[in-house]
Amino acid sequence: MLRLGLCCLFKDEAVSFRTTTVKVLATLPRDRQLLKLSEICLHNAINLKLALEAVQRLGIGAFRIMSPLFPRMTHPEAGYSLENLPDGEIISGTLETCKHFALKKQIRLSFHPDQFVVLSSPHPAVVANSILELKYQARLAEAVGADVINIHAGGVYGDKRAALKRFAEVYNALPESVRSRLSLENDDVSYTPGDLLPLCEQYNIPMVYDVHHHRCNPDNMTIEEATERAGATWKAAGLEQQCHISSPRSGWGNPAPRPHADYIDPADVPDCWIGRQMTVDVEAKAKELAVVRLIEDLKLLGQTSC
DNA sequence: GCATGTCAAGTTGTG
DNA sequence: CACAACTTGACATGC
Repeated sequence: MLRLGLCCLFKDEAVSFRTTTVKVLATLPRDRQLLKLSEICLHNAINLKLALEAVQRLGIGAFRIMSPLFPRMTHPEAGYSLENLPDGEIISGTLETCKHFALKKQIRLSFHPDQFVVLSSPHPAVVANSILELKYQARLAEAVGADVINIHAGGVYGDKRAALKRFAEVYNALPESVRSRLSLENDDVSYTPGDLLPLCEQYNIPMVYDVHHHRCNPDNMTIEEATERAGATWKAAGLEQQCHISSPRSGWGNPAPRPHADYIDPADVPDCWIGRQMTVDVEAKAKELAVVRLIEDLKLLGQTSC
């Protein structure tokens, strides 16, 4: 059975996440900074709980938590930890509540750090910052019970093989809290499933198969092959397989159809996914409305009971 | 009130 | 060579 997942935000539900910028924080003395950050983090923790309740009510089976749940936490100057915040204990307690709720309702949680996390970079400072960010997300993942932190392989720098070698070296040195959750996703410009699978198989890294990216950036593998081989990497890691789906905003023709559409065209869901036990994150601009509609569309086709 | 420009970070491809 | 695209907002500022 397919478990469909929502990514980060809602369109109609009364759930919101706040943020702030370094520029604004820098105008405040440290105690005022921490006060402001505390308010935002508490708001976001409470809204994470609201998000999980909404997800559960709508029959959605997974939720991707936005990376800046605690904004600027790893920034060199503005960074902080929950213990430093006036409401730190309430915030931690709220995360604990989220963890229990997600566990009880079987909502699968994941993180997807943004494009600044690049483990294959030739620049040591970039890699160091990326590791710091991953440790932060791993702490969060631990607190809320998320089993996946999904990233891309990064840049190519003119030599894919060398870049993947750098990735592997950094990967091996990651703390267990990160490594036990880290997954690798094929992207739309550089790394195809065929590029990543040998690495994933060798190092036991689960591969998130994004079928939209594969259609934009194909290799000699079929969708069926990629689904199966990616599935085996999850099985080896002892986790439920995770995939991504999205539909292009303006059809499949040229130029490259990268922007996401509001909803998913059910025809874009590969046949071989139907009835498969796995999580599929729905990347669509209409957010929860798109997930709910896809659940209904697949039910109408008699293809799933998610 | 409402419109607008800005926001930590990396990399690639386009114009 | 500069800039938008990536998950897009949300926010502070200025009218």
